[in-house]
Amino acid sequence: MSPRKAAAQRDGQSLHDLLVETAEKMIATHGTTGLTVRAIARAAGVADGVLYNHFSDKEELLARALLEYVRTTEAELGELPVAGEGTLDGNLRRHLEFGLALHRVIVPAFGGLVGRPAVLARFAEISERSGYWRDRLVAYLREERALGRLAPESEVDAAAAVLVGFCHESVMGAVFPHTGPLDPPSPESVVRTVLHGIAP
Amino acid sequence: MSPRKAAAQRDGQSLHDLLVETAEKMIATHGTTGLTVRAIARAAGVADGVLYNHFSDKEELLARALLEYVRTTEAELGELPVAGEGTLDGNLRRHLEFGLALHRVIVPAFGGLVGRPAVLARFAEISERSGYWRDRLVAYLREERALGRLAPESEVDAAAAVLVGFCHESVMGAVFPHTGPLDPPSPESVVRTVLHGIAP
Amino acid sequence: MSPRKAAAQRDGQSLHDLLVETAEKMIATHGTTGLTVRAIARAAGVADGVLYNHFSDKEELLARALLEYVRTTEAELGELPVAGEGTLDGNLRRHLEFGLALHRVIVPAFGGLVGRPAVLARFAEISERSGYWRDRLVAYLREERALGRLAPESEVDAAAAVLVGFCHESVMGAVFPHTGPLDPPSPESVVRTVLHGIAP
Amino acid sequence: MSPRKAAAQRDGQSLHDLLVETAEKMIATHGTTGLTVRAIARAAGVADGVLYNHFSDKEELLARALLEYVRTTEAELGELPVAGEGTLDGNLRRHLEFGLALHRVIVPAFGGLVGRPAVLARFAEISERSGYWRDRLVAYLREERALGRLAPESEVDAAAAVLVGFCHESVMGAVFPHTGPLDPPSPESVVRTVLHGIAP
DNA sequence: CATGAATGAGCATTCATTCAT
DNA sequence: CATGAATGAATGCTCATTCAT
Repeated sequence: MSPRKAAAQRDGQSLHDLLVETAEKMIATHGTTGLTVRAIARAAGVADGVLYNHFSDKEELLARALLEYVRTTEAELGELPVAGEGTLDGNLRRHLEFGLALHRVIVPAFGGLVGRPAVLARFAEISERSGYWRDRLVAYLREERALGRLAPESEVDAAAAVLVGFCHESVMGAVFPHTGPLDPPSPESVVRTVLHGIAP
Repeated sequence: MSPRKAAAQRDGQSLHDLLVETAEKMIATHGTTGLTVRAIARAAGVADGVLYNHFSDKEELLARALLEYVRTTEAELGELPVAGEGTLDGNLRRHLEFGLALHRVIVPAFGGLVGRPAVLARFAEISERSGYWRDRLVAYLREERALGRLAPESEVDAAAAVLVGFCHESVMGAVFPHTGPLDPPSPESVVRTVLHGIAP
Repeated sequence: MSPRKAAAQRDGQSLHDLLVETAEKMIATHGTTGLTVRAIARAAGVADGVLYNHFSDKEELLARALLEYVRTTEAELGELPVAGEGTLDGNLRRHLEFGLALHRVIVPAFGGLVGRPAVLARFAEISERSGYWRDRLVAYLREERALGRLAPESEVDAAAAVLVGFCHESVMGAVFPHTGPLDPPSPESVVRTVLHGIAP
Repeated sequence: MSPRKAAAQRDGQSLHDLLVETAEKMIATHGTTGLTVRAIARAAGVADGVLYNHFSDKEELLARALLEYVRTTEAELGELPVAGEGTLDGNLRRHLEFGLALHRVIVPAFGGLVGRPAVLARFAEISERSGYWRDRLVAYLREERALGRLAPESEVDAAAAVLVGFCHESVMGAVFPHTGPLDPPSPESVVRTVLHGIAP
């Protein structure tokens, strides 16, 4: 009854961006599971069909929203330490805090996509892996080792994998409640373990 | 039109078990995502409705299939090392191999349930957490420490969390291809890192 | 696993009668709507299939149960007045009380069968209309008229229809709550109206 | 595979109204018993899912169709007499004819809802009890009594209950064939009975 | 470009009935 | 006779996608 409504732009924002933002918020609060295009359109206050004027399908919108979500999240997470500055211990703790916060939002958001490779593939297409935290952690460790603040024979990839895994794992407890440890270790103890090992 | 057949037993196996096994196999190959009761019934070669003669609903069947899947998988994974025997290094590698293999099957199977707490709740109900690998790893580390083969001040919970996380994380690469490390570390390097740390 | 269980007879009662009685009770408490053969069998503590050894189908069982229900109900309702004895007013009140009580149980029981002629047809087949209250009311009125206790020109069929209708209607309020009168009239006022009319 | 067609308007009629009308007709001919959403959609010549673009669920459609059905029916029933005009006898006959015609359509339509309170509740929500015939009959009788055309002591609620009951009862014969009187009384005789009573 | 009604395959679940044991 | 597992058509409902306006 009223095509071409003046709502084309809302606050100077394209419908494209409005939809991405709306989907982003919905993903943030409820994950991708059970998220319908109708619900997104309704939440954005637009018609069901608009989506298909700006995205090829639901998957593309979701992929864009996910990407934006990760970016927004990372941007809010603050700075990562610089190699050579501060204490090793403090820096690793900072990295760990960063990673934990990051995974806390990412895991629920991406969890619903296991077994639905389509959105993931789209996500991979449009995202560039450059800035991902893991790579920054590895780079950081590598620099510290170059500076002599880590053992020259230390295997930074393994250390990073172990720290990233810990973040992932810590957060899984929220998703699969009964699988987590009864008594989750503190980030401090994890840093100590990674720094000094458990061998006598 | 033909509700008989009374194939109550197929090869001496109850329909209950046939359905669980069928679902188990389907979960093993395609995960729980998009798994429909019709598909299970079809794959089992039985009528749609049988399911409800043996399970209260889809969720219960899925929970049972998942439980059976975990059990079957664990059973095939072989023995875990005994504290005090063999080398620490070898034992940890064995644990890591066990954990990796376990997560390799568990992660895709459970992944589809993120955001769908119903099946997980059912699973938690019927499963006992007793035998889960994490607990056995912690117990193992505790014993080794008691035997003096680990540093008395070593924090076994942190070490375990870090190792479990690594397994989880390693496997996520298969689920979210683009998030993993380009160059995944070897289990050996992980064990070395956890044993000796990266500090100089 | 255990065919031919000794439960064939329970307290000397045939399974036929056990099923009828069970269905009767269930109809009494919840009506025929949503009444399943499984539920009946379960409540009777017998196998699903027994029903078909004693009745051609669900409809026949329901018809028998309904018949038994009406009979049981009527039997519990006490005596109806004899023409010529007592007062006219009291006798009509008694009839009305009888009718109200009868419809109170019959209406919910039969209500669910509207639009399902099958059971009703079965019911009609096996029931004999002889004893139904309406006929006894008509007979009573006819006798009173013959005795001169009613006006010779009074139309007993109309009077009976009006009284039966009132019973029916009174009870419908329980079934369709919002259609009934806000302020239902007393049986006494109904008797007075039918006896003396409303004309000046 | 062919989700278009965009027959938004069929003969200038919205799908909402088309569905209500279709359901209304189906209720008129076969009652609500066994009425499925698929059957309605098929009869309306539309897809299964349309219903849910216009109604929250089956119950709402049914409630609306029922309401429309009652309205249509009442509208076709003509005028009710005005107190003080014409003869009492004629006016009551007119009321009775109105009531009989009304119940003739209403009883089969609503009968299938006994024991299924959901649709009734929805119906009650959207309908206003104001215009229901019973209330108009009571009002009419009250006015006639005020005008002195009925006995000052006459109990109009009882008279109305008895007349409404008769209508209900007359029509039940169509629904439960074997319960009605073999020889149903004429409306005239009912009016005579209510006006003059059966006492000598 | 935006609209939103229409599509229809697909989903989980129910239940009267059968029949080998 | 009794058993109860198996049947499968049917039900109400969802939702990504299309396209005439």
